[in-house]
Amino acid sequence: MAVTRTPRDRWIEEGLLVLAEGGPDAVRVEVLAKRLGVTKGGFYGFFDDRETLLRAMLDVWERESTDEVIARVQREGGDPRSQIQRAGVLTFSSSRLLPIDLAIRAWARRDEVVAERLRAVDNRRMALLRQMIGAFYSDPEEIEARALLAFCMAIGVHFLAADHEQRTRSDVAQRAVDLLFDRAPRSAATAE
Amino acid sequence: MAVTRTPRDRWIEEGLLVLAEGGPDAVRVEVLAKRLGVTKGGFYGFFDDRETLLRAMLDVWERESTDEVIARVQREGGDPRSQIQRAGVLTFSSSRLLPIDLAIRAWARRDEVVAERLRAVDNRRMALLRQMIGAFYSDPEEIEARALLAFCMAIGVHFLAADHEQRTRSDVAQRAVDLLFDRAPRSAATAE
DNA sequence: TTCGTAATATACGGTGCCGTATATAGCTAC
DNA sequence: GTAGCTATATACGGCACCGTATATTACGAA
Repeated sequence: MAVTRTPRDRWIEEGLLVLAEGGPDAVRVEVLAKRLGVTKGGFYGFFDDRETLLRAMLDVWERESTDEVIARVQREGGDPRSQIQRAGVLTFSSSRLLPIDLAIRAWARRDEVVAERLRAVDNRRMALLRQMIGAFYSDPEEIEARALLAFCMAIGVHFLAADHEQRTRSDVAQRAVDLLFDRAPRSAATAE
Repeated sequence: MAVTRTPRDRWIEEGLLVLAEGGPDAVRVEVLAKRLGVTKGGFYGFFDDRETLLRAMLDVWERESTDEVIARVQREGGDPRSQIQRAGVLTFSSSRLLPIDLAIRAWARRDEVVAERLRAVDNRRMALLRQMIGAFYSDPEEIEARALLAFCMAIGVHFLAADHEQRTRSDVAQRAVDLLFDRAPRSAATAE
């Protein structure tokens, strides 16, 4: 039995990279092959066609974005609040997952199947967010509204190109988070 | 002199439509021609190449998103507060401009030139937003933070797929806006 | 009506990508 | 070592799109 030089996972991995860089239309079998330093010869042993790869990429993204984040957070322990906080960091500060996530959001706007899968993932995240915010607020409507604001903020900043005059984006964002959770205007980042 | 059946503007217009539907990679000369019911024969009389069309599309989008919104708002008059509010509505509730805007945001993440043009547009919008929010708050840092939250919210909701259990997205969003501007939890939509 | 010309159609060669068919080469088990 | 298997390379036909070159057509002027 000959050895597998470029296993299925490598194709998926490279596909996710290209997706993040150039969107779904940039994910081309022959492009991936060239990036991997092989020809597309082996590709069709693992995947029926390009569409199959795209679906497999979504599978991996979904698993990494939900189960793996949750598993890792639970493994590392801590109180519920800090666990949920860590889940947010793992999702929205990951230099690996974030660009993929944003690309998939744009993709979902023009592909119903992708939209459906994003909805499943976002619903799980939203549930975590609700839980976290529920630790500070009691009115369910208020919890939902703050969760929406927080989620929109986490996504929106990456699609927003505006400057903030003399301030930096991260300063303004920090202040926005403080507002969002009724904290004092951050002299020291009220550790909680 | 023969008459122009498909003038430059029609190509740009159709290009913007396709951009909104399928992203920049979907904007193909021959595709536009087919949609317009002509061949690409005339296209190269107006544009050097596909890149030139894309730039022209951005020109039109930029003008419509800024100058034309501002001109129209000023023409229709009213107090400054309602003028700025109307600018927001024209921009973020336009079934024409909004999908184009969102497509360009996604595009900007992978094209530096597009990002630069979006930055110019977003900065003008941010200036309006600051002005509006400045009518209610005095601390410049707070104004900036609330403006960022509001802008992120306006964009983010369209890239977010989560549901809200028994509530509707627009109810939650309304409540979020109320929170954002310290209003009472909306019994009747406090006209302002 | 006819002519000139501009707008568009048609035709072309080139490229990049798809998916398939076939050849090659390198493990592995014997 | 060698036979057999399998991952990959190579080769192929097809399609969609690019940009160019050339033919056609229809308007508007004379």
